[in-house]
Amino acid sequence: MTGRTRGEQTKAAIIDAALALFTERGFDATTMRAIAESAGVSLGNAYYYFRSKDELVQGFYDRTAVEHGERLPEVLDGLDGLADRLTAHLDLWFELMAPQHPFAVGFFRNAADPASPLSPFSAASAPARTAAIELMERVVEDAAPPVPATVRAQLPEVLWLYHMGVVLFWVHDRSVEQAATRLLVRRTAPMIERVVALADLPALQATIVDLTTLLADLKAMAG
Amino acid sequence: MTGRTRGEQTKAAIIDAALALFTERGFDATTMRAIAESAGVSLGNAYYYFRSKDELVQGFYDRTAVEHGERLPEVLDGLDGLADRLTAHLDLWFELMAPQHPFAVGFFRNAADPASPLSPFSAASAPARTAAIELMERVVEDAAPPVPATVRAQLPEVLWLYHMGVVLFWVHDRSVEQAATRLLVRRTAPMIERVVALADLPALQATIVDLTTLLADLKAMAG
DNA sequence: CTCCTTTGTTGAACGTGTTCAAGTTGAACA
DNA sequence: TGTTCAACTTGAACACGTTCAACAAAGGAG
Repeated sequence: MTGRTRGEQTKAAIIDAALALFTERGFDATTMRAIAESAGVSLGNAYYYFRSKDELVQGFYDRTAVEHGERLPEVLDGLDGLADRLTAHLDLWFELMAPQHPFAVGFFRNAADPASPLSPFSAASAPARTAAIELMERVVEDAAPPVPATVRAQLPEVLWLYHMGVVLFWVHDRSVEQAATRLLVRRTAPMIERVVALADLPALQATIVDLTTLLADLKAMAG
Repeated sequence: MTGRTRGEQTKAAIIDAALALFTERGFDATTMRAIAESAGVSLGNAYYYFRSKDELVQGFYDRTAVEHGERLPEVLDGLDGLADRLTAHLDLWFELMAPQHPFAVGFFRNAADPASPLSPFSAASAPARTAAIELMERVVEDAAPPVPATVRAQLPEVLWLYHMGVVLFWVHDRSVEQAATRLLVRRTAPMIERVVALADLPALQATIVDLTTLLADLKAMAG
C-alpha cells in the first residue's frame, strides 16, 4: 500500500485513516479533521489529495474495484452457467464491500446525485464504469452454453445496470449480513439466465429490438 | 396560504420563501439564512418550524402528492388500456413535479438514504407510500381488458416500484424538459401491459410464482 | 389587575466541509 | 555547488447547517 513517491504515501495514509475511522464511527461522525489528525497530516493536505470528503470514499472504492478485478478469475474458475458466474461475481463484490456496508450509505447518498462526479453515470466515473462493464464481459464471454448472439453485445452493459440496481438494494438492505440482497441475486440470476437463453426465440425478437433501441435512444438523449 | 394563527402564517411564509429561492437558485445554493431573511424571520425561527432544511422540501412533496391524488381521476377518465392509464398517471406526476426538477436532486439525494425519514421505504413515510400504492390501485382497477387475477393483487405495489425506478431516472434526467423520462415511460408502459396480459399463460406460471414469492420473502426480511 | 403557561422569536455560538495565500521540500539542472 | 520549480504542506479563515439559552407575546386562571 506504500507508494513510491512521498505523495503516494501521504495519499495512502489518508485513505487508510479514513477507512479505519469510517468503519469505526460511520461516515457522518467522522470529520475531515479527525481523518487528517489520524493520518498525521494537516487538514488542508487532505484536501490537496481529495477534493471532498466524498472523493475520499471514491478512492477506497477504486481500491476495492481493483481487488475485485484481480480476484474475479479465481471465483469464476470452474463455473459455466451464466447464473452461477453472475452470482459468483456479485458475491465477491458483497464479500469485499461487507465491512463498509455500515457507512456505504454516506457514499451512495452522494453517488445518487447525478451532478456529483461520484455518480456511476457521470463523465468523471467513466473509467470506473468501463472497467466494471469489462468485468461483466468476462462473466459473459466464457459462459456455457454460450449467450445467444442476438443479445451478446448488449448483455454486459445490461448486466452492469442490473449490478447497479442490486447495489441500490444492498445499500438499503438492513437484514443481517445483507442476506436479503444475496437472496435477491440467488433468485434473479437464474431468471436472467433463463430469459437470455430464450433470446433467439422468434416470438421475443420484437421485444428485444424494442429494448435495444430504447436503450440506444436513452443513451443518445442523455448525451 | 395564510393560516389562522400566527404560527401558521409564519410557517407558510417560510415555505413560500423557500420554494421561491429553491426554484430560483437551486437547493444547495439556497441558504437557510437567505430563506429566513426572505421570509422576514430570524434564522432560529425557521428551525422552530422545520427541524432541517430537508424537512422544508418534504412539505412541497406532500402538497404535490395531495394534488396528484385529486387530479388523477380526471386524467384517467376515458382511458381503458393499462399502458395508457399508467402513462397518464406518470405524466401527471411529471407535470406536477416539473417546476421542482431543478432542485429535486437536493431532495432525492437524502431520500436515497434509507436511514432518512424521507426515504420512500422508511417507516416514517409509510403513509405516503400507502397512498401512492393506492393511486396505482386506481390505475389498475378499472383497466380494460381487466388485469388477470394471477397478478392482480401484487400489481399495484409492483407498479409503485416501477414508479420509484422511473423517479430515480427522472432525477438523473438532464434532457430538455425530461423528455428522456417521458420516452422511457411511453416505451416501457406498453411492455408492461403486454407482459401483464400474458400472465395467465401456463408457461409463465413458474416465473410469476418465483417473482411473487421473491417479493414476499424480501419484504419479510426487510421487516 | 397579577401570575403562569404555552407559543413564538431571537441572534450568538458551535462544529462542520471547504478554500486559500503563504510557506516548505526535494530533485533536476546549470 | 547554487538555482529553479513543481510537488507538497500548512493553518487560519469562510460559509454553511444546526443548536441553544434567553427573551417576548398571547391568553387564561386566580
